[in-house]
Amino acid sequence: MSLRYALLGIILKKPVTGYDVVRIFKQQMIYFWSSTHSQIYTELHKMENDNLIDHELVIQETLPNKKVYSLTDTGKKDLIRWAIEEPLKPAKIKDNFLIKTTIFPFLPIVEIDKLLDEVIEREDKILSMTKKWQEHFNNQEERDVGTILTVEYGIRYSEMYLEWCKWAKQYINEIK
Amino acid sequence: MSLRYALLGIILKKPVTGYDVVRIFKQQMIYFWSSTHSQIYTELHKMENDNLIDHELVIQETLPNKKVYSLTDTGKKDLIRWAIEEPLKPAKIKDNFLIKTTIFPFLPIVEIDKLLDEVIEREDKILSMTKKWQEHFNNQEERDVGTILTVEYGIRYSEMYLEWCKWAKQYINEIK
DNA sequence: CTTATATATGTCTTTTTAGACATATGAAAC
DNA sequence: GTTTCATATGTCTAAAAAGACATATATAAG
Repeated sequence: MSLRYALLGIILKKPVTGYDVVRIFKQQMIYFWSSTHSQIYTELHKMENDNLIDHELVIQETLPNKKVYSLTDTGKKDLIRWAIEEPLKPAKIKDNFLIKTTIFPFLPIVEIDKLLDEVIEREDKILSMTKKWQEHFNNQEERDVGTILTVEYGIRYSEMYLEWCKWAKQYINEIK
Repeated sequence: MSLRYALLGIILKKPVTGYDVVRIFKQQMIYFWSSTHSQIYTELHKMENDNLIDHELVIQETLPNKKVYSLTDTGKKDLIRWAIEEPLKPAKIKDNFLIKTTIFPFLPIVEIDKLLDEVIEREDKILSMTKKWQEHFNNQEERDVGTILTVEYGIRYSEMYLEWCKWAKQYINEIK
């Protein structure tokens, strides 16, 4: 149910197409909410059905037509209500690498190092992409406070993850 | 599908009841995988059906009978195979507080402070519980390396979260 | 005495989610 | 010329998950 409020939050800032919503979501929200384009398109339909958003069809000559979504008054009110009234829930995480970590004592050291190196490489990439995005974002005239906060979160999360990986690697190799 | 390998990892270390699996899961894996007791019981049935685990029924006089699960050879092989061969996937997160963060500019400052304080209180509790568990765990004779690594992860995650919250609070109040 | 917590195990229904399948054009790279 | 990437929007099915409902006893706390 929270996904719809993530999407409302995106559309609130400026009217955008479903395609834009997907793009913005993947760039800015992937650090703290996971979803796919199929779910986002479906959710947009439901939101329109619930009168939280509406769209204006923009006919394009060369490229496919597009729907530009905006919040309705109901949508805006519901978003603010949700943010203030809806109870906070602890984050839900699904991290299959950390499950593997729990059985490290039963794996050959070579495989452990391979897993850790793979994760370090992956997180390094994510971190540098996030930093690039932050830099790009900082060079804009109008900087949205929500984005400043969540991008910083994304960077801190990746940095924590990387530091833990490096600590784990050292720890594993010390105890041999 | 990864849940079953989390559960196999728990049972691998020593034979336990479904009830124990739930308890151990909530204490040790909640930092990186979310699930409920209903899903865990259901998954245990499926795993037994797939011949990854089997159980011995222990009749108790006063308390209800219990099923003590162990890994089969198939289960053990499949767990190790999964850990080494199954591709790593980036963590999936669902954090409804961070969605609220994205629309902070549209909320009254009082509400923002309230939200941040609530999260700080919650994370403080989680962190101190995790630290208590780590301390208790460190006083045991046989310390499992998998647990050492993941508990450390849990602590670092909560610490990162708390530091970000405090930074966010200061940032918000600086820009007024 | 009554309530809460721990032990112990499940089912059922609805919602959410993942991931494959599906289509169509423009532009750029090779 | 052909492949790949970006634009643009969806459907469908199966699996996973959430959360309510369900039962029963022991023990400890108030």
